[in-house]
Amino acid sequence: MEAITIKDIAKALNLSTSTVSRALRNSYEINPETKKLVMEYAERMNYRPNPIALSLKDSKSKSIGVIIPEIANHFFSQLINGIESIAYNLGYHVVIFQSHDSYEREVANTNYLVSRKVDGLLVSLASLTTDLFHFQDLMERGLPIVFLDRVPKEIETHKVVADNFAGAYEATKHLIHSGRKRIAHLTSPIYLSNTTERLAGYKQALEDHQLPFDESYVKYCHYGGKIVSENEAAIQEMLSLPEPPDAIFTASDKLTTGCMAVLQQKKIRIPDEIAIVGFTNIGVADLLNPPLTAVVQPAMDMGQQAVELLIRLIEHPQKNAEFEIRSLKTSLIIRQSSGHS
Amino acid sequence: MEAITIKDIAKALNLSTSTVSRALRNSYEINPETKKLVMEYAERMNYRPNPIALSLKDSKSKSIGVIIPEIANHFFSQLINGIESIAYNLGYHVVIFQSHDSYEREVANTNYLVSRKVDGLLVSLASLTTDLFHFQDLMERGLPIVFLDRVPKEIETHKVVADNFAGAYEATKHLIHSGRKRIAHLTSPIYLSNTTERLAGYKQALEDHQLPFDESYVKYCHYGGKIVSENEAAIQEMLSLPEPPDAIFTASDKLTTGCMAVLQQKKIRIPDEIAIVGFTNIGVADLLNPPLTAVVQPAMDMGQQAVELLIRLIEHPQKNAEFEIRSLKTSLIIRQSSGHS
DNA sequence: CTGTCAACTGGCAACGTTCCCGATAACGAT
DNA sequence: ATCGTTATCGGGAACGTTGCCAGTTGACAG
Repeated sequence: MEAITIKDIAKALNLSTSTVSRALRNSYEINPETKKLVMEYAERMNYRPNPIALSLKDSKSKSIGVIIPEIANHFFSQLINGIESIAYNLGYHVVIFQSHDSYEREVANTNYLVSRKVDGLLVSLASLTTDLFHFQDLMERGLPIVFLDRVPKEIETHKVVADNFAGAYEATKHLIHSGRKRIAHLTSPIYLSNTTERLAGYKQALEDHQLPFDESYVKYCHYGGKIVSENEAAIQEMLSLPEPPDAIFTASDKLTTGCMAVLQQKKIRIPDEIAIVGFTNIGVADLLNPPLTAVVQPAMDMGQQAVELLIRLIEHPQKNAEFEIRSLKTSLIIRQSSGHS
Repeated sequence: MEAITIKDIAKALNLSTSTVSRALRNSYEINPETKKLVMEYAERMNYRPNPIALSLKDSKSKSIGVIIPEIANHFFSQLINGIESIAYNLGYHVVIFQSHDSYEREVANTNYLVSRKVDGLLVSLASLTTDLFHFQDLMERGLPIVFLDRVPKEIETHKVVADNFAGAYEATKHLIHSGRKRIAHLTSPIYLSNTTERLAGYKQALEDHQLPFDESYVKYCHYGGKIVSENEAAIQEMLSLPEPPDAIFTASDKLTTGCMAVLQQKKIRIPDEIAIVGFTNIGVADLLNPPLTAVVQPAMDMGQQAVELLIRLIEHPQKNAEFEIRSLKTSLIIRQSSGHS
């Protein structure tokens, strides 16, 4: 653990730490011979600058913090892969934290990352977060933040999202074209940006095809499908309606698989009795029973674009705030669960 | 970004930094009134100690590094959840890195984490790692490391693994009892501990049931199923055998789904023509077509036990090395893909 | 009235690095 | 010979924190 420092080099070579420091950074005001001497010695001793000392000095860390709801989720893990690939190339390290959709943990993670002097933050909001002060405060204090996927309306900064409206519109339209008349929508808490956008796309598609919008066909799951009983209850309510739905458009990974599980358990045939289209990135959609029709988000791409924006923000602090909102196209992959014929 | 420091408090209260420091740490040698004064002021100004300064001073960081092959994998993401839950409670932070099964990235991640002064390392080896010097060196220099899941034989430290032998044995036995005679094994690179243990369990089960072991029924996929063509090729080879297998025991998440995809594409019926048992933790095994019989690892538990061992190692440095190897029971969940009748 | 001992508190160094400011020498120019 | 310039290097402070060593009181025993 006795890492070699600049001081050790200075002592060994009978130089001052300043000289060594400058030699290593290839400063013009150092004798080429001295430079070579220092560099070779450093190389030989496998010298590595201590990032902690640098962070302390410059309040910078060449690392960015990522706060997402959870890792065990296809969409988010693909997001991370996108983030890492770019950040790595640009010399930044990525520190990942899960909020587990809890407001408290989101705040705690944020504080920790800030105290660790990350140079910027990439955030996808916890589903239970309504108070945004912890982010607003940070932004005012000058910390670059970029939101992705689950973004707040109230905060002005770069944002990267999927085109939720179009995705939902297309999914709903597809169900309508497949002959479904009573299309339900199983979704996340209403205060997530995703939720409202997808809901809007769903509504618009109904309207454009002269189908009535029925509020009782829309169910919001606070825990996004993670609590099985909540899922079950929501679906049960739908099924108990005088006119139960003949299709369900589900709004996330967990909600989709949760929904399929419940239907399967109730021996309801997909798509014969109820068709399903999911807004999901699960990798095994092909292998499901039946294969799942899904709106797929360009997760990797979203991650990449978000880091690019963030790093740009870090390295060229915005003077006159001109923020971008990038909306990336989703794609509908049609398989059998939607009962296309 | 102008965080308040101990110095600011000292200045504001006309005290020295030492006094403030001790007051905050509730030292006995500080006047209770001074203490209260300092503490209240600190509270009011929302003082947070700078962890970077502390790390620089003590070469400690109250954080542990995790290096795993990849996040987008059910088994590993559950592992992380286990790790986080415990570490968080014990006051440690978790920094996650993916090796993407590349030796170079594993080394790079290791170096970074070490330079960031993590207090210990939790590692699941990259599938392409054969040289272990980077870990051995660190251990000799006193850094606590605990391996889990994919562990090296050559290094003596705590290790947490699933009981791969028993799991594989049970899976194979189950296939045999279901009437299968020609059971193939699709697995990872041979130099992973997992691979050899599972292979051994598979062999033993065959032997105990008077079935011949045929080397051509065993296929090693270097990239663990991530390269589809490799997968396809391996399976194609099996199918082209004079006596193609009537069952396949697959050794990992990706291998299992990859295998199912190939069979499906080739219109080979599961389990009628070929039965499948996977060694996997995918959450949607129930929803697959057909529902997948699987050996499930107690991933969460493995993660938890591994951190516990690591933190114990960090806080009570071992004098006379007494290392544990914990082997956790797997469970076979029988569904339809194995064609049990 | 002096010495001793608590009870507090301050000063300073250290962790590893960079940067500002000087210092020194050589050397040509005046 | 004096001066300015250039090239090369060292000293010290600073980032935030802790811990060691001193120092300053005041009280109290002798």
